[in-house]
Formats: sequence, C-alpha cells, structure tokens
Amino acid sequence: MIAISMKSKYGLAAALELALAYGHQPLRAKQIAEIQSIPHKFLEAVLLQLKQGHIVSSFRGVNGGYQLARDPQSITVFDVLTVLEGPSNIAQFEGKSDALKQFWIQTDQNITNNLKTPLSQLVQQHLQTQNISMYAI
Amino acid sequence: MIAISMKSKYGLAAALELALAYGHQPLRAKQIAEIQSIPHKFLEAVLLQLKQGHIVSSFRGVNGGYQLARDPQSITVFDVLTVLEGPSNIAQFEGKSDALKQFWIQTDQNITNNLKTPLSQLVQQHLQTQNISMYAI
DNA sequence: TATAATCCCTATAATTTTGATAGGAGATAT
DNA sequence: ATATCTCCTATCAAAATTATAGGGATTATA
Repeated sequence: MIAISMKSKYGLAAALELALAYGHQPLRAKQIAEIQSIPHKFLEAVLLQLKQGHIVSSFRGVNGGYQLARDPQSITVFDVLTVLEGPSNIAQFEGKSDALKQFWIQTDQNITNNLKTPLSQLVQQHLQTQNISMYAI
Repeated sequence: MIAISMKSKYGLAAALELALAYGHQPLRAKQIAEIQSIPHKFLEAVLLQLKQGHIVSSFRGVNGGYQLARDPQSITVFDVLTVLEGPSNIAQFEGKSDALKQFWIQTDQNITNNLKTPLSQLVQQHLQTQNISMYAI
C-alpha cells in the first residue's frame, strides 16, 4: 500500500553501518554488502547516489571506502530517503476535494516527522539490542 | 520516497464521494469519474476491486451504480488502501540489524495508525470546508 | 419485449520503475 | 608495478503503473 523500495532499505542499512563506524576507518562497499546481505554492485550504485547527495564521502584506492559525510546526529532517515528517492508524492494531489488534499498533506507530514529520526538514534538502539559493537573502543 | 499510486488516490476519492452520498441513490462510475476527474474505465477497474474487497456494493442496469457497502464510520482509509494495494511491505525487512527492523516496524505502525481515519471524518471535513453538499437534506 | 443504460470482466499495451549485472577507467597505498 | 578500491556508464529482464477497448450480463422503463 505504501511501499519502501529495496534501494531505500539497502541505503538506510548502509548508512546505519557507516554511522556505527563513524570516526573509524572507511568501510569498503564489499564489507557492507556482505554484512547486510546486499548485492555488491547494487550497493555501489546506492552509495554513489548517497555520495552525490552528500550523505557519505568516499576514498579511492587500496585503503579506500566510505564514511558518513558528517555527524550521525545531523543525518536523518528522511535525508537518506530523500536523496535516494526524491521528494514524497503523497501531498501532490490534483482533485476537487479540499478535505482529501488536506488529508494527504497531513499524512505526508506525519510520515515525514517519523522519518526525521537521526542515524545516531538508530545507532543507540542498535548498541542497546546488540550490546556489542565491532567498533567498540 | 514513499509513494502513493494514482489507483489509491482515485480509490480514496471515489470512496469519499460515495461516503458523501451514503443513504442516497447509487452513484454511477461515470458521475464519479467526471466529478473527480478520473479516467472512466480506470475508475471502473478500481471500483470493481473495491467491490471485491467489500468496500462498496453495486447495482447493474439502468439505475445502477455504486454505494458504500457499509457505514462511513466503519470504513477507514486504511481499509480502502489495503484492498487496492495489499498489505504494506514496510515492516518486511530481511537484514542483520534488529534496530533497523524495529525502526521499520514502528514506521509502519505509525503510518497505519494515521490511515485508520474513518471516511466519516473526511466527510465532516469536506462539509466544513465546502459547507454545501450536493446531498444536503 | 425492445432498448438504453449500467456494471462486469478480460485483453492489450505503452511507459516507467525496480532490482540487478558487467566492464572498465581512474586513484591510491604498498 | 601491482593489487585494490571507487567511479561511472551501459545494459537488461521483470514487474508495476496507468491506462484503453470491447463486449457480455443485467435491469428499469417505455
């Protein structure tokens, strides 16, 4: 009914992985792909888009890889999804009824607010449920 | 990013129209199509699906048309969208991170709750902003 | 009972989106 | 040099989206 694409799910999973590694060595696409079970080449395309959207930064060469472009507190799920999918079409409604238009606008707002969750919060929840991190210390 | 199909938008518009006409003569597909600017044949398909999902009932023949299958209070936007699009895929997430899974589940719940708005509420809001109804009296 | 109006159902189709693969150019640490 | 990465483009199959078309079944009414 309201669908989320694999691209978005992969993209957010990668972003979370990079948030966990924030402040450490860059992560290689292949690493992330293996950890999160994402097709490697597909993930590369997603990461490229995230780079162009200034969500991540990258380094080429032997010790290359990807890092979050800035602090996990300052990047939200909404930011990631917007870069990957463009703006929501929910509120774009051409019709006669103002009530309907209003309803779709409110729905859109509601969803948007929910997605304004910062990556840092996902990191916290991840660490709480895992209470172990690859990147501890 | 999170998209709503034309089918859903048309379907909800039609459902609202039928909710406004609840307790009166059936509405013909062509009437609804004209009022809401929906391609007639497309709308027929949508209404057929809504009928099979027991959201509307229909009458053939010269004075035929469509009616809401039951009270507008007992039909929600969620019901309409579920019939048209099937269940949400947001919470279906195969990945390593429980935190992510949890996030998508919560997002799904949040959206679902928002969509549990009954048609009667849309009718009220419509009448408030229009303060005129075709079906007054 | 003929007729017009309406729903019912299936087929078709153009376009776009989705989800993915492939190959090689460019950069870099060692 | 070489191995290892990212970067970028091309390609592609399958599915979904957004319709259109035509005719059968049903019904009110003249």
